[in-house]
Amino acid sequence: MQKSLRPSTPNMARPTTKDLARVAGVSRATVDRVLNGREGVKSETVEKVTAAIRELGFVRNLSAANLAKSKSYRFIFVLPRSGDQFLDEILRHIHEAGEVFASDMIWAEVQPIDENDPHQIAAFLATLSPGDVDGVAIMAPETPQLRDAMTRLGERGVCALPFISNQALSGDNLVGIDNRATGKTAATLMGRFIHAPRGQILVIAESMQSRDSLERRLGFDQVINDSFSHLTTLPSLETYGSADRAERVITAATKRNPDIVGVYVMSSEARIPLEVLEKADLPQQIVSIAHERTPFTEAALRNGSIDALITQDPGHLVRSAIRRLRALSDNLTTSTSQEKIRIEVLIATNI
Amino acid sequence: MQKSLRPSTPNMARPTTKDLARVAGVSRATVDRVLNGREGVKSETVEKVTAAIRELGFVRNLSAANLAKSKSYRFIFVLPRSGDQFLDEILRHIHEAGEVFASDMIWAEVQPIDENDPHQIAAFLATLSPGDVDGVAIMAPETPQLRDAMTRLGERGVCALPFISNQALSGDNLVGIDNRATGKTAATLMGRFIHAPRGQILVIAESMQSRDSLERRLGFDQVINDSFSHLTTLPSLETYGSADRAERVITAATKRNPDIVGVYVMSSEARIPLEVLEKADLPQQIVSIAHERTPFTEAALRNGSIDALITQDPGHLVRSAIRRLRALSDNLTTSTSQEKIRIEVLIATNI
DNA sequence: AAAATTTTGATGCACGTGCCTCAAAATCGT
DNA sequence: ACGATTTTGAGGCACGTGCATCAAAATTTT
Repeated sequence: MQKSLRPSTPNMARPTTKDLARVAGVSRATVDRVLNGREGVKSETVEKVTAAIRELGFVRNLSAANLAKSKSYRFIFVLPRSGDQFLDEILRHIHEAGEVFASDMIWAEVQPIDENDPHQIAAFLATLSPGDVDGVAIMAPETPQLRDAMTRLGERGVCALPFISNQALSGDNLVGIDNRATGKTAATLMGRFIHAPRGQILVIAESMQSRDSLERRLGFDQVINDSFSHLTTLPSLETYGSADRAERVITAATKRNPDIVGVYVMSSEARIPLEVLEKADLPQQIVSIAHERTPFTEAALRNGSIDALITQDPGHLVRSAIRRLRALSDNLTTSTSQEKIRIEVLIATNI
Repeated sequence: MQKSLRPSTPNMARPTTKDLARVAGVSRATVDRVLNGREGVKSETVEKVTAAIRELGFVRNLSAANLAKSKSYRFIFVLPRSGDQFLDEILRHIHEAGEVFASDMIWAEVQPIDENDPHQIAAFLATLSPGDVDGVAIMAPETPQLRDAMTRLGERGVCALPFISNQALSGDNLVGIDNRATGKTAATLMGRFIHAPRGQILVIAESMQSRDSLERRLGFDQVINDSFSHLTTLPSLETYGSADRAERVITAATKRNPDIVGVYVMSSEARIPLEVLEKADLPQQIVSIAHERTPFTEAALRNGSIDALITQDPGHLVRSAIRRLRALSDNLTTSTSQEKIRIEVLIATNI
């Protein structure tokens, strides 16, 4: 006969610093000194306390600690001004998250900056001190100035996190997708979606200055060359966010290359290039892949003018950044880094 | 000249219940009565307090509240015993998350159950009371008994969340992916990856009893029929988790249908069917799509025996469930429901 | 051994909210 | 206007931790 299932031990009280003091045979004051790394404690005593911590499985009660310190987290998202639809979504989610996290004493604000003025960004970061701000998420191209400013921020005790864009230095810290893998995914889908025996692929970016674009392009080319050698990729076209320029370079490219069978729009704002392509009379069978979910790309996916969309979820990005900043702020270096942002592949049938 | 950028107001103190009392012109006791919905307060007074709440933008400090109540959250994951690789991952992440969330006074435990014994599950759920447990995440097939047990749990004040599997009743509450959309995605990829002018697709499931499989199949067929009419789908083969049975039904099906160009393995444990298929001598060009990332499927993706993998991230699932349970537990019905679990598409180039 | 120094203990307040009690005040019914 | 009832106020303790102060004890230096 089977043993009946029961929930295990009823709510066993969690050990407190008081328990630690008792078990370690020291006073609460000493426990406090050890826990908060204050000096003036014999290493022998420190060992007694840490032993007690291990024995009891003590974990500091963050609620109580934050309450005692009347700590509240203040995070700033440093974002470009340019109002593309993807950024609008990010903004919306920051404000939304601000409300949700309010009861956890977390404030999230936005600081718009001119993303192409590294000096301005660095100047802004220089004004921040631990008293004002606990963490910053920065979406801006990586420049020496910015890198320095971020390092100095960290030294002053304000944690900084690269957000969505660029920033190779921070490596694992980036809140955003792996752009190399993103490019590879785009290429694989492109290669497998195209049934033509051979042809050329148009690649359009806002600017190849940004590391994102470079890495996507790198991954994209690698897969196309390795696995789909019947296809060739054309040099990247840069729009610089201008509709006029987009029209010029794209129509020129389509005229020059009659065998285009695929288009890859790498920039997060796909509207301009796609509208231009719409006007150019390309063969219907062309496969097109773009990035980020916006009202425009969603509609394009529905009506078939985009075949696949590779996206990162804006809400997830924002919440993840906030949680990461909080963890950094608390020195919880632990596995919170697990929170990897994943690429989503959207096609007409699963939007 | 541009105005220099500065962080806005320095840390303004958040309003407390004391401030509320002052502004509303009542005592802290009355504020407390209103905030916690205790009765015996004139509606006129309630209005005064809520007005003050709005005016000050008061948000209850959850840390302080939980501390005062010495509240800690205890969540139980009710999971099938069967040790497939996907479940192992889930287990691992639950234990990991348990450590990460410990400082937030959140405990996560696992209760293994026999997923095919609804009576046992219901009996277990019946033993749970709000004193013991704050929330339960349940991964089990939907049955009338289970549905009733969950409803009764909710009435007793323990929140219950369907996890990964089944449970249509709860609708939006499910922590897991949309299986209909999943099937559609699989079909779209299958249809576009297959270059053959026509052919048949083998569909393999563990059991078509489960709602997951049914919904995936539904979505899959819909897209194949609508958009890829040159392909036909074969009736679902059921393995019931048995290698022997899998071998029998699959080899029979492959003999009967010489024109197989694709295989869709719907079950979360893809190893058995794929090993069987390996032995059957099918044409190389066959496109195969499976689910969930496990050591086996990952290797298969790498060596090319799987072309695409549709997955849900186990760590994300677990953390999301915990956060949702906490929100439910706190009656924060707000937009935390935003936390949708997204489908990931894995291909050899982005694992 | 005395003095100087380091290490520890005892104690108390603070954080913001929940929850309790008891009395005072306001409102109601007759 | 009286008692009965409802509504409100005042006050205080608790939760677990951070932080401060001051004295006592232990250890080192002279």
